[in-house]
Amino acid sequence: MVFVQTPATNACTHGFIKATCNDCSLKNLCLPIALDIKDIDRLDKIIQRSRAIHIGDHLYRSGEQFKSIYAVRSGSIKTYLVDDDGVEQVTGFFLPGEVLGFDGISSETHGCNVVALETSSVCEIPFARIEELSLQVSSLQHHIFHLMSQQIDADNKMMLTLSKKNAEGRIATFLVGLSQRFGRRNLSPNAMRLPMSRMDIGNYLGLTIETVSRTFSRLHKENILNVDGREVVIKDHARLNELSHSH
Amino acid sequence: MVFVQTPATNACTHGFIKATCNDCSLKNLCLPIALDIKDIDRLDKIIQRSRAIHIGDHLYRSGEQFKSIYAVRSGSIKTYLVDDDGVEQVTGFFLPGEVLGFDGISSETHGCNVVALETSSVCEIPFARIEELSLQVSSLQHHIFHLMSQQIDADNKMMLTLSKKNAEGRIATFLVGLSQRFGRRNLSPNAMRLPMSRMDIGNYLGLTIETVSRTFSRLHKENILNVDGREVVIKDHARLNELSHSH
DNA sequence: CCATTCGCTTGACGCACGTCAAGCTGCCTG
DNA sequence: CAGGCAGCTTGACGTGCGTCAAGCGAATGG
Repeated sequence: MVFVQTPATNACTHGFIKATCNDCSLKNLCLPIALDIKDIDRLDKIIQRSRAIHIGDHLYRSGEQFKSIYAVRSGSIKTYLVDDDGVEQVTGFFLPGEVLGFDGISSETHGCNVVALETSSVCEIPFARIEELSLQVSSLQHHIFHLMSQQIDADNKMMLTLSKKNAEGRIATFLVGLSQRFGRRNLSPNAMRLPMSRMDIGNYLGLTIETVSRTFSRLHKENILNVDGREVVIKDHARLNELSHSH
Repeated sequence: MVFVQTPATNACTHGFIKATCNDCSLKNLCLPIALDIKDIDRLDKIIQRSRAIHIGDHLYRSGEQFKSIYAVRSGSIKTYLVDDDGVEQVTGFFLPGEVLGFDGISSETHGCNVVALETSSVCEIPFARIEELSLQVSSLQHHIFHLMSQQIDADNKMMLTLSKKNAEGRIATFLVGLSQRFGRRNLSPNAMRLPMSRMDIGNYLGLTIETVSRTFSRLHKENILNVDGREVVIKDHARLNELSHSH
């Protein structure tokens, strides 16, 4: 995305990071291809170097004033919203190279909560500055539209998953999606360490923790996965893909 | 929205409509408050006067090239996506003054299908022109961000509904939301004619048609609603609100 | 005009997943 | 090292909603 500035490998070493977007190993994921070097430099200037955040730390909370969007540089991030009566819904997981925070532009106030699943670092960009720069750099404006549209598409797909698929289909869809995102970062799409707990997965997918656990166990027994706690190896992508359409 | 041009009352009389955004009875819903008259005129110029569309007509289909976004002027519109294996998911209903079509900016190709639930008319705006004009009119750019963010917020709420609520909670949430949207248009928030079938409601909410029907009947028996086919009267808003949080 | 279809309702039944409960492992702390 | 807790797994059981089926009223069409 627009906002990644530094190789993920040295992102957590200290609070403030000097590297530029141009140096960042994630730039192909999060930088608009169309943006030329001159414009990347202008972008660099408005990015606020953010501190590393630790597991359980909130980037922002529902009700706080909307100010910035964030690109994940390293680690992983969870977004969730809380209903009037305290019911929580995990609305997404964000991995390095992905951008979050597009909720709440409309109300000037964040509608969801954002918390680190592990020690992570992010690039923060004040949205007001993005808007200014977007007026001058059309490819940046287009890129923001692009990112928001991607979020909408992803949310719509999630609605289908929640509305139409059974437990097996939801878990399979979730794993296939994660696998693709790992692949995009040039990590193995087969062997993954899940950054989130069973509880988070269940909450996200509208299932109880027990059903998540049982489904993982079943997929393991059927030799589609190897599961050892948060370590997951996909042994049969074809079968998993089939299952992701079940029910 | 940005694109509404004409009073809903005379929107369906013939194919092309002359009125401007300024004349439109819906402009307070869909025009950015901040946009001044001069800019509204510039906006008017890029809006393509769209023909009325009839029940079952598609505005666009999944796979077609992304070109425009649309504001509903009169009638009502349904969006839905179709999975690889033909499973359909209704992803939203759009009423006069609401804007749709933000899917597919990212892939240049529409990801969902859009169909009229009744005779309707829309304002079509070529997105490329919006992007151009947005570079010059910052309030317009902000407004597009605003609209897309609203869509993301709505989708996230929908995920919570699908993931956490039982049949009664989903139906109640759905009705409360519709009621608010009717109210915003200065229609009665109590007496509504639903533009969509039980089938559409069920598909949208992840329920079967039978469960939708049974739930309506139960709410009727409990004197929370009057239901007669698509005519719904909300008799007890407080109870309906409570129920919208159930499970 | 009858026949057909469509949209909806209602009932009987079964199953997938939630609930409740027990236990296991690994980690933290004193 | 013991004790406690958090995260996860597994089993037994119950239930909300899906499935199947029948029927009804209104719209459509030959």
